[in-house]
Amino acid sequence: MQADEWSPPPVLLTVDLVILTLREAQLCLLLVERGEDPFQGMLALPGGFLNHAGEEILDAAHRELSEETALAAGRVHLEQLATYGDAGRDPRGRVVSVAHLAIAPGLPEPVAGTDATDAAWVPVASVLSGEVELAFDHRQIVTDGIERARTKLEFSALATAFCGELFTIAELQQVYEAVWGTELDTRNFYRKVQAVKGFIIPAGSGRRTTGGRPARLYRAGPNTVLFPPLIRPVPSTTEEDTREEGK
Amino acid sequence: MQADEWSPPPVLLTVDLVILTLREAQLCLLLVERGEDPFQGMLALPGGFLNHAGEEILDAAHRELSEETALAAGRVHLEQLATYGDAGRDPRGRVVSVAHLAIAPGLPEPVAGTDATDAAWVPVASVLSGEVELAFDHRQIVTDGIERARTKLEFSALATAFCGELFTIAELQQVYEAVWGTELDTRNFYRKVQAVKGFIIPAGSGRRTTGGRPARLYRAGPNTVLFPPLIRPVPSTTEEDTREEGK
DNA sequence: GGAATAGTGTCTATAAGACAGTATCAA
DNA sequence: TTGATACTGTCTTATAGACACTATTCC
Repeated sequence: MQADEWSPPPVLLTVDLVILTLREAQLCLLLVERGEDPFQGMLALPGGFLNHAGEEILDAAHRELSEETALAAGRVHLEQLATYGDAGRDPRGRVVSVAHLAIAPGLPEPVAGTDATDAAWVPVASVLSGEVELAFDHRQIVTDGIERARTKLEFSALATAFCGELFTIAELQQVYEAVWGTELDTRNFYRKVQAVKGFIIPAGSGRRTTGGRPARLYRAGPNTVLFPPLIRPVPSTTEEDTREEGK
Repeated sequence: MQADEWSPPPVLLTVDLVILTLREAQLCLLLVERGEDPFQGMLALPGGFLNHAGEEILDAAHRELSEETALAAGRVHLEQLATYGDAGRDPRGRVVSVAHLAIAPGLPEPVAGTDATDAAWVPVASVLSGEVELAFDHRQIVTDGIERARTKLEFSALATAFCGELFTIAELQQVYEAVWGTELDTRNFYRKVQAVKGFIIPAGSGRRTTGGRPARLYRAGPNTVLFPPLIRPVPSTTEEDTREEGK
C-alpha cells in the first residue's frame, strides 16, 4: 500500500468502432476524417468519449454507431473487441479506448458525425497494407478487428450479419470470400453451409433475376454456433509451415 | 457536440486477474479475501488500480500477478480477456476493469497481497456452480475467462502453459480433462497430440517413476496454433441440439 | 509373477477437397 | 438457342471416435 493520501489515477475512456460491411463484394471499413486535434485531418476510426459518467460502454458504442451511420439498431451486430490503453497512444493524456466490432449489411453512404469532418467507406485491404495511414493505434485495432471477424466466420453465424434479412447462398459465399480474402469452391460451399444445423433456413424462392436462374432465398437460422464449422482454408503456405500466433 | 465547456468524464481503471492453474488434477482459480470496503471480507479476483497515470495496463496486470503469486514472470501466460465497465458494478463510482487471463503451472500456496487479507486456490467448479459467491461482477469475469481458456485449448498451445518446462503426454491430457471437465480417450489423445505439427517435441525419456513404466518427456514446441486442432467433445446433449451462443 | 503406468494399432464414420455436369431463367 | 446464373453428385483423402492389446518398470 502507498502513502496515506494515495488515490488511483483517473483516465479518460473512449469507444472506437471497427464497422465492417460489404460493398460490391469488397470488405469495407468506415473511417472518418478527424476534424480536431490531435491528428486533425487524418483518417481514424469513428468513436468518442463517454458522454457522461453514467453512460454504459456498450451504449456509447451504439450511440457512436448510429451517429455515424444513421442505422436501425436492430440488424447490427456489435460486440466488444479489446481495450487499448498504451500510455503514449493519445497525446491528450491517458486515454483508454474500448474498441468494438460492428458488422452490418451493405450500408448507405455514411453521414458525417460530430467529431468528424467527413466519413467514408474504405476497402480494408488498403488499411491492412499500410497504404492508408490511420491516427492513434487505430491500424492495430483494425487488424485485430478483422482477425476477429475472420475467426468468428468459421465458428459462428456472424456471416449473416453482413447480409440482409433474406439472402442467397451465393451472397453468403461472397461474404466468406471477401472477409477471408480467398476463393471458395461453390459446390463444396453449398454442401457445407446446408449441412450446418440451424445456420440458414429456406425462405421462399426466386428473386435476383440478373439474367440467370433465380436463386432460393434463406434467412438466418436460430443457431449462432456453427457445427460443423466452416474452416478457413490455409493461405497455402508452400512449405510445411511453422505458424506463429499473433499474441 | 455539447456545450462549450464540456469535458469527458474521468473513470478509474483497474486490472483484475483470472489466474488458473492445476492442483491435483483440478482446475483452480486464485481468489483473495477483500480486506477493504466495498465487499470487505468477500472473495474476489486479485487485482487493483493502476499505480500511476503512466503505468501500462499489461504491466499493471503483471505487477498484480507477482504481488499475488510471487512468480517468475518468465513462464506465465498472460493475456487480456475483456473489459467490464457497467456503471453500477462498483459502489465507489465509475470503475472500469480490464480483466486478464493468467495461466501458470502448479503454483505454490499464494501470498497475501496488498489489498487482500488472504488468498487461496479455489476449484473453479465451486465458482461456476454459484456455491462460492464473488464480489462485484467477478463471477461473470471468471465464467468468461474459463470459457476463453477452454476454447484456446482447442486451437492454441495454451495447454503447455499449465505444465512445467518438461511434461508427459499423460500430464497434458490431465490439463485438457481438467479444463474441459471431460474424460478423453488416452489412445486417441496420444495419436492426435503427436500428429499436431510443432505442438510438443520429445525431450529425453524416463522420469516419473510412480511404480509403472517411465514416461517420455516433452517440451512445448514452436507453434502456438494447433493444426489440426484438438476439438472439445460436445457435452453429449442427448437431443439433436439447438445450441445458442453466449453473446 | 503381479501391480501400475506408458504406449501402440485397427476399424469405422464423418467431413473436407477436388472436380464436372444439369437446371432454370431471360432475351 | 444462347448466355447467365443456380444448383447437384461422386470420388478420394484426412481426421475423429470407438475399442483391446503390448511394453516397461518396481516390487
